[in-house]
Amino acid sequence: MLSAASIPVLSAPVPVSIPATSVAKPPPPPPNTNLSLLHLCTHLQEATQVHALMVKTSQTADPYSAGRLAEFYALSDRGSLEHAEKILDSFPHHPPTFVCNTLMRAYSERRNPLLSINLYRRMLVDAVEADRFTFTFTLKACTQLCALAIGMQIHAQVVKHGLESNAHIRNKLIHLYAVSGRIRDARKVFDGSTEPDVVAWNSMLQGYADMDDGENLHNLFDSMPARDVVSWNTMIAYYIEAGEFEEAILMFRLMQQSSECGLNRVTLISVLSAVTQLGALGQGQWVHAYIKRHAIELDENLSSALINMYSKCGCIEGAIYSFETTHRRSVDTWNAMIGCFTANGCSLRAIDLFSKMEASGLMPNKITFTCVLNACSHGGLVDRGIRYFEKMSNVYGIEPDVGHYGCMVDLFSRAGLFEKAEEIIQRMPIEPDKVMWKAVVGACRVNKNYELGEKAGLKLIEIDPDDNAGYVLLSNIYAMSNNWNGVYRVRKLMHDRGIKKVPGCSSIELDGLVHEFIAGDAAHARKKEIYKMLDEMAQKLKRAGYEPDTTQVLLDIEEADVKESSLALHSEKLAVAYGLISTSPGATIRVVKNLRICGDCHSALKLLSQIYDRNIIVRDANRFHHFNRGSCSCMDYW
DNA sequence: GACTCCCGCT
Repeated sequence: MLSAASIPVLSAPVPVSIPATSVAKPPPPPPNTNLSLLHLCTHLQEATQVHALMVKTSQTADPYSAGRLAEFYALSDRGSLEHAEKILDSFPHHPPTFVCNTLMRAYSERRNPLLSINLYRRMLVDAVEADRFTFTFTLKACTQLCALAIGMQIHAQVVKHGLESNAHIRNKLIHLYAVSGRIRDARKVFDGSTEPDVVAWNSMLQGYADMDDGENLHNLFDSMPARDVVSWNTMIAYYIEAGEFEEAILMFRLMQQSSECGLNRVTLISVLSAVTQLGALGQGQWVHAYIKRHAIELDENLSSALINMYSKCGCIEGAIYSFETTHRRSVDTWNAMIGCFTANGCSLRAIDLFSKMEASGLMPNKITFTCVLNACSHGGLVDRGIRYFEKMSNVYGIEPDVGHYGCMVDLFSRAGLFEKAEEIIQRMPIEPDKVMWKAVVGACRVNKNYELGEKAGLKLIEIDPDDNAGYVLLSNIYAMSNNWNGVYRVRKLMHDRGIKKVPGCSSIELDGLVHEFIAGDAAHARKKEIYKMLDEMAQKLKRAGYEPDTTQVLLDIEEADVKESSLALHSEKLAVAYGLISTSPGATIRVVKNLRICGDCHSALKLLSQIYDRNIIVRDANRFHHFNRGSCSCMDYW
């Protein structure tokens, strides 16, 4: 629709002023009214009117004007790729280079690099002169396609045109070689440049980071004459990718101390990701405070990262606050918040928020339903789960994927409805994955269905023989049914195949430092106090009527011999003991465990939350347990 | 007349 103000302008073109007198030297090009009008257009229809005007005056035959028009159509948010292509087609024999370049750029931006390459081919056929922009755009397309062979041909063309020293082209070549795993070729281009700019350095950094070559990465980073925000972000992302989250945060600290450059949204999102995986709430809150202090607007990405951080730190209030202070909410924002309620055991709130999302008119996606269905299975809401599963395809036209079927299998298995679970597995059109079998084994263990548990455990090992989880779970099933022969067979199988059980590890963050404990750990500087505290805990637990659940020890393949004493030294208990001696009375204790919490620790922590009057929040591999006044938010349903 | 490098996850 045209706005009222713009109608008279368009219907009565402003006269073009033409110099009254002719001069000896060629006159400068007249200011082009139509082209200026183009950029005032707020809608596509307005632009097509200007376009029509230009056709009428044959202006579109002029390469420059056609170029600007193509640029507007192809790249502005008011444009249309189809219209831009029509401009290209209006030059059937020899389209202007600029028009070709602009379209290639647009194709790349819209993630359609194949069209870029095709257009470049057409330029070759039509003998359209390529320039430095042509090569940057085609190289970008090659990079997106990982088309190394074509990229090398273009590299040859670049040399032929004498454009090897062009910074943009050179950087694109480095990037292409780096992401194609040809780091030595990337280095050759890099070393061949007289004065590589920071983008060239960064592209090399990225190459080494992708190759997981920490040594060269560090050498390069240290020898950089100047580092910008991208350089630092690349290093931080490298550590996150490598799972070295503390190093990532350390890098972030160094970045701030160096004051070489400021940080940006990418930095914040990366750091939040590291903090999230560590479960280090204090550092996450620091990032949030930074965002507020610098009045950085929460866009949908940053807010999702923030909500996710609070969620994974078990801090529901923080997540809600972040959600509510986000002005532009996307599906991801809603998903993050619904997922937070789900993971923290607030199934009904998750479902309630989903209803609000529906009411807001936003379309839920696959992930939304994964979160909602998960809420139903964790909350034991079988009927609702079935309803949402049906609604997903019937109302929203979303085909269930393996994850959704997994939620349903989980939903039925947890509720002990194993026939229903098996029915789904048999009838679904996708092969069951290992997540699904893990859910089945877990539920079989809780509901003591040893027969199906064994079958599922064997499936698990068959699907992924390298994953230790299958062996551990199967052995647990055997141990619970007193099938010691089975336990022995699994243990031998693990040994023969060189599979190692991942040791349980719990961490707790205090004053910006993350302390890690493994079972029976004696490495901590304050180990004497910690063990004294453990003794006290054990005594108080006993007085409160707690009985160590030694069946849990039998399940633990590698520690079957030490029984009761080994239970008392489980990593989560150590972390809690350290939390108790290091924080003030009443303070919440937050622990992150890499595996699922053990059943004995679960009962012990319930009592301890009462004995010491503390909120104890444990994030395990699957979900959260908020222990408070003797009970847990999971309602023992996990 | 314009362009290149970094994030996010079930």
